[in-house]
Amino acid sequence: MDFEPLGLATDLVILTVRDGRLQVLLIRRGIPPYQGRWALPGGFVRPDEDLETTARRELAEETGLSAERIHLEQVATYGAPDRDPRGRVVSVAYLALVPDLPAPVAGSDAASASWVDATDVLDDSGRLAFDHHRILADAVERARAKLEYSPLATAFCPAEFTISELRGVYEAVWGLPLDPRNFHRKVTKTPNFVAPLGTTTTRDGGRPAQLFHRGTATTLHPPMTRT
Amino acid sequence: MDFEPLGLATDLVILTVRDGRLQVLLIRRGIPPYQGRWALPGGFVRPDEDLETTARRELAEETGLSAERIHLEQVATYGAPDRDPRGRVVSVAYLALVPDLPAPVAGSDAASASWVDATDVLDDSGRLAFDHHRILADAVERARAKLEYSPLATAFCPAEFTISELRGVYEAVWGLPLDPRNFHRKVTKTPNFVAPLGTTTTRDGGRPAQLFHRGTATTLHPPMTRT
DNA sequence: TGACTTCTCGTCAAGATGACGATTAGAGTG
DNA sequence: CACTCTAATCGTCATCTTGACGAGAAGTCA
Repeated sequence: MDFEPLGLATDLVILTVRDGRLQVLLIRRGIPPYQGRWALPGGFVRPDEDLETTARRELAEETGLSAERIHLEQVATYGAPDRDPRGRVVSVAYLALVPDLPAPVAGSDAASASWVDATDVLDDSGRLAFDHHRILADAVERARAKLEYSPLATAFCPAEFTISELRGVYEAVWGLPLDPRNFHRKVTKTPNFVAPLGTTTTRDGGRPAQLFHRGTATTLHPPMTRT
Repeated sequence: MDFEPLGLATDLVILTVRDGRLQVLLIRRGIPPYQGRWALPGGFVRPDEDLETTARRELAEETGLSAERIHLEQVATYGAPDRDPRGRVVSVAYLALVPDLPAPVAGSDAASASWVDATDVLDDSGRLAFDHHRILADAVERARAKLEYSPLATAFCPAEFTISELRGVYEAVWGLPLDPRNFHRKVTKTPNFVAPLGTTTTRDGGRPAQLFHRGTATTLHPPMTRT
């Protein structure tokens, strides 16, 4: 079987919540095309390598994290014939959600990598190389939608978190404030969304807050409402 | 730039609702590999052809429909190195929803194509070639989920339809009965889900039913519940 | 001690849901 | 034509969920 010349790559939309804002990991491209421009981290799929394996490898390279526990999901595939000036390159986009990292992007081999406010990038459709603006927009929209009906927000949190830290994730991703009391009610009354640890922390100031970890639920019924 | 040898294909999950059941269009493979087995229709992406263009072309070839009005969306991409014995073939799966066709699969060039009950196929994980069982399962799950929060069900209906025909779509896709009165209330009270035409039909028997067409809504708030 | 912050529980009206009764308007039949 | 059958459509009602917001609890900080 002979095939047309074709490149297969994965691009990663790595999101985190820092300082109450949704941020995305971008790299500055060191080589043409789009040299010097910001882009999503990514790379070519190796022969005999599964797509998700490629994505996890890239994720580990960029974040320095052993990427096993990280939430990673496929978003979509982009294959417009002219999307890469080097030739036909089809890219499978993955969305990764990571907690606020203790070490800021250690071990990255990219020319320079940094966290950037996602909304800033989304507001400027010309900032990113290739069709990465579109990919980012699709991935962020996926994340926003999944917060509604899945416990995905916990993927942004460390293993132990408070209800208000979880609320901060929703507020950052959705970009709107939520009522702390109603949020607390919703989260704690949805079966298996979160599980209490019995311990408390005062790291958020104010009255000590209970610590929770992820529950076993996979979907939220009824969903969290984006109002 | 030189690339590893690699094939790029699209596979189509074409769904319809006939006789109150969710059905999928399958072809019987005329050539190896998996000769004689059932498979999803699909084909290789041509040079300089966009992924969705390929999918629409295949859709038109299989159904004989000018595929412009047909709902078509990308589901996921499958790229396990050993998923095709001919070599590395990455496949982008698309989901197409078509109304109950007047002409049954006219103009198909496949060896033989036919509508098969989706639940039957899903119950037998060895029926389909390649990883097509997995692709079908993912696509059907996507369709089931989207019925909850989008007006997608109208894509299974002709331009004009009654509320009970729409309910039939939900019941077929979800595989469970819905209360006709509550469904009627929900559909007609959700703004812009459907718009009345003012005319009626008796094609469903019983009291004449109002005819509706699609509304302008893109999401359902709150979603339709799968109970 | 007192101010301040945040957590957590409560209340209440409005809206949505699920269960189901009842009526309506046609087709089919003797 | 009356009678039956089917399905569409409207209504009722208890229950659940939401959104808005009051109020107390339990820490830290000066």
